[in-house]
Amino acid sequence: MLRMSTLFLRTLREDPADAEVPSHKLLVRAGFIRRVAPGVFTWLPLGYEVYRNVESIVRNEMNAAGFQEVHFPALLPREPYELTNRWTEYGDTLFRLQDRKGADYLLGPTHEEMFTLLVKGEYSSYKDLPISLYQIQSKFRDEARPRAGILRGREFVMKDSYSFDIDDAGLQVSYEKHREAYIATFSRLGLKFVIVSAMSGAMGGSASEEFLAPTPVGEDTFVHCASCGYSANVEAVVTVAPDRIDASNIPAAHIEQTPASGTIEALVSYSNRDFARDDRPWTGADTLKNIIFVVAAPDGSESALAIGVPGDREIDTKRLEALLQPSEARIFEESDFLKFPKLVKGYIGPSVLGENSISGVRYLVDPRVVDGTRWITGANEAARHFYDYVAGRDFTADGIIDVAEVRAGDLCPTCGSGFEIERGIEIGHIFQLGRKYAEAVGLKVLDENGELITVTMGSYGIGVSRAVAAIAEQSHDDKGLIWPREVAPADVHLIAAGKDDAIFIAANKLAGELEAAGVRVLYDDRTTVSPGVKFNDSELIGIPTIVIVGKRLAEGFVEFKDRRTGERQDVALVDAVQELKALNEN
RNA sequence: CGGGGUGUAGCGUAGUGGCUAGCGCGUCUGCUUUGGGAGCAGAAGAUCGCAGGUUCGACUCCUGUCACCCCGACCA
Repeated sequence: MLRMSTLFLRTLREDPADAEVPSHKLLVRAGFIRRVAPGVFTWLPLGYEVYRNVESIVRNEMNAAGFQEVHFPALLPREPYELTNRWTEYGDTLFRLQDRKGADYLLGPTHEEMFTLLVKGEYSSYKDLPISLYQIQSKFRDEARPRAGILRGREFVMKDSYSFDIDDAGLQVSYEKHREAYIATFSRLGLKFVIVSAMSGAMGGSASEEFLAPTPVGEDTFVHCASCGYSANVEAVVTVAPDRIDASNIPAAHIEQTPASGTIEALVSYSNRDFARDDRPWTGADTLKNIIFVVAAPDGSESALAIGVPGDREIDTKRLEALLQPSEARIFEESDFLKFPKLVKGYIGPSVLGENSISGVRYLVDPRVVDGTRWITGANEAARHFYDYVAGRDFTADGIIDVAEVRAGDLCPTCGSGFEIERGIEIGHIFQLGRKYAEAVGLKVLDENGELITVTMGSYGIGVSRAVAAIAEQSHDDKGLIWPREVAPADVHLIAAGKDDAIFIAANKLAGELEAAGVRVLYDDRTTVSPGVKFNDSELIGIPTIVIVGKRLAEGFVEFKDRRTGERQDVALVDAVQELKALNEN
């Protein structure tokens, strides 16, 4: 039993100045967490209670799925991360340190290498597989910008699992098992979530899905189709390419003077005035905008890449980076243009783009640029544009690249209706890693023919500490937190409201009986604060059921209040234990 | 790393060169109070982020520096 009179707790009446999002404000105000350093937090007793509940649900579901728990150190030597090149590739995000001898260490940001090496050290036969191992561990990432309290810290707790299989079919099975376990876990945590297809990101590999908890403060943007249920991270959305168009009736391409056409808007309004089309007005979507990037490969080599998108859309750099991984892209600067005299900034057009063109710059276009589409696009001379420049007839790109910004109303690749755009917190991520890490560390086993085969892996993460914040984010009101029963710091928040000895005697007795009945109780036994303070604290803390022993005690009643709905009802004191026990069993 | 902002008591804040740095919350003492963050009386608590400079005088102006927050680029 937690007693408020002695509990290490100080609730705050005002929001902390450095908090922006509701979960951060409320977790601090309710005395669940305190900041120690940017992105680094201490769990206070109530917060730690919630954290442990979340952790034990996660552990419980992992065990139920047949995965086995191990525990690696957070402090790791450099060498394993050299094998996979991540000592370098992780860059500044890695917390590095040295021991007294000057040997390099790191604080683990994730543990693929360690798990892979562990299995390599113990197992060497196909008969040992499949196996899935997991740990619940603090991870350290020196994020460029930690934010939103515990939602994105530099030290955070993650449950990470890894599956080891001898072939792709096995990996598929392991992946599905984790997927099921994740669904069970997040459901029990009381989180609303969607599963979206995702890019595999820096980890390499193929199939990948994210579990996102929808909330306005989420850092991930995803699309959702209300009619067929398709969901995808914006990075992974597949743009629907229109059908090819018969271009035989389109006039021949011609170059026109287009003064003051530095922006798409100016170009469109100018075009409608002086070069109106026969059927309808020109729009930004009729212009083909060509943006040049410098793509830097991990080995440092650079190359130019031209991307053509409809003029009414920007290039989504997140989508671009995701596609180019592990290379990085930056937009052309003045100094880059000097190296490519054929490229006239602001008037770049397909006629000088492409691997076989005079510029030699690789040219990729948006999927909407199908054969027969008719464009206004740069003529590679200042203040000049091509009109009726038709894809497939007047130019051909080197390929397709799907990196234009995604918008609400864009077409769902599955059913063709318009989809919506929402934000979510990434609470879990599962993906089929494949053999990347197994190859890097040499994890092979003998198959039934006595041949060495490389193991194939899956990798699966749950942000455990983040889940606490995600729950808070999804479940609160203007008065405070509202915890789902299974993660709440207690089942019942018992308040002794009044000053009569009789009230405290009855409340003490009830608290004891509840505890004996296995109901977790937070008992506000403070004699020095007024009932109003206790009520406000109980709403801020967010335990699902509030029981008040107060003015109706004389008639033999206590009051039950549901934190979420605010509903109150009087219950006979003699029935209280039984009823509260029953609440727990639902 | 780019852009913006802020550093004053445990928390939230006021203070445009001039007296002893002010207020609310919280804390402590005493009395009163107990169904919606109580009242009265008193008290403790601040090297005004740090360093340097200008000035008779700096929380206030200048320079530098550090830290933190927010928006972007990157991630459970």
